Amino acid sequence: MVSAPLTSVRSGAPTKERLRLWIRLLRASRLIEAVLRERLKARFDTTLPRFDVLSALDRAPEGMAMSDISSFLLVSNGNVTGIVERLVNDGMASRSKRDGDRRTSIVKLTPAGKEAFAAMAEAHERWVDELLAGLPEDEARALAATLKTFESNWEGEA
Amino acid sequence: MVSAPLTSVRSGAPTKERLRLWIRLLRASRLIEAVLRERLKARFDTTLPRFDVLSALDRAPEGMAMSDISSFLLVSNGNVTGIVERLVNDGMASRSKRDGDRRTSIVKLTPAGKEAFAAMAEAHERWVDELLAGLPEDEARALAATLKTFESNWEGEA
DNA sequence: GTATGAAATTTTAAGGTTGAAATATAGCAC
DNA sequence: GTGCTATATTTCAACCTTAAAATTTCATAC
Repeated sequence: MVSAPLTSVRSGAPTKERLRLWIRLLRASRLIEAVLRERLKARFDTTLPRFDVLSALDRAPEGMAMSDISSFLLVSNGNVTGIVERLVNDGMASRSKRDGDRRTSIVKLTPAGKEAFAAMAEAHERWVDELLAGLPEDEARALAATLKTFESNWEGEA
Repeated sequence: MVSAPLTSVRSGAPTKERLRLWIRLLRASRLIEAVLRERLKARFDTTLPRFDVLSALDRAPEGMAMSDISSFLLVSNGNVTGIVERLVNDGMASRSKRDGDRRTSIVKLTPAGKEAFAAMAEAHERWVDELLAGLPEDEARALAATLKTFESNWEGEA
């Protein structure tokens, strides 16, 4: 191993290094998001938030409560209300009350929603694959592992 | 070197690996952004987009055109119009016309804006440092390098 | 069963965001 | 100088987003 630089004896990287990392992480996310948003609009006439909600619902055949959706997607409750409303209007999702608790809405994909999402998901996966094509396998793997560690460290803390 | 896995002879990681990487990148960004947004609101009564614009202006003592700001921050032109307007109303920034081209607005920080930003930037840097504290220095460095490569590969392509 | 408090969701106000249309200025061909 | 095209910005409609207040329903203590 290499000896620690004189400028820092505390744990981890010096401050500037972490700030730089955060800025690059943010810029990379925004670049990718911008491309995905544009293509979802152009080819499927939809938005990234709607895609995200469809994606969450697709993993839950029995449906999800509104609050499950918002916590899974890391967005606010009120936010989900509007997006789901538009998905329901578009015939992509359905809402129903859970037996025994009239507070809870259960949101599910409709057959049309499942079908539409399948097509989007296939394209989305291809686009991401293409956008990240420049990353060598080992770097991709290392990055993913680091980010996973990061996220589990922060579970529930934000 | 390790021999290539049978499932992929093409460059880089297999599809699923990249998709997973993207999802983790996005979730990490959102988690960090949520914390920063909340703290900026609580301690400085401001927002992340305003902080971003102040940050861009702070690097350009001679001021920036609206379009410079939007391309630097990777957001749309119309977006910047509104944010700058609020910053001007708050006394943080000033707008003037450039000699010889009445189309171009030059936006600068006011002394109050400079001062306010200095305090925010100091806190922001501390917060980021704290949020990323779990990352060992070598991983932070490697990650930053990977992301930098990624961004330069995509210059102007989005 | 009544009050009290907790839980799930919606509503509201303010702001952020985009893409496209509109406006205004500049520069150039002629 | 007139007209054409490009550039810089703003405006607009639609949507996304949050935090906080309001609403509805449930659960529990009494």
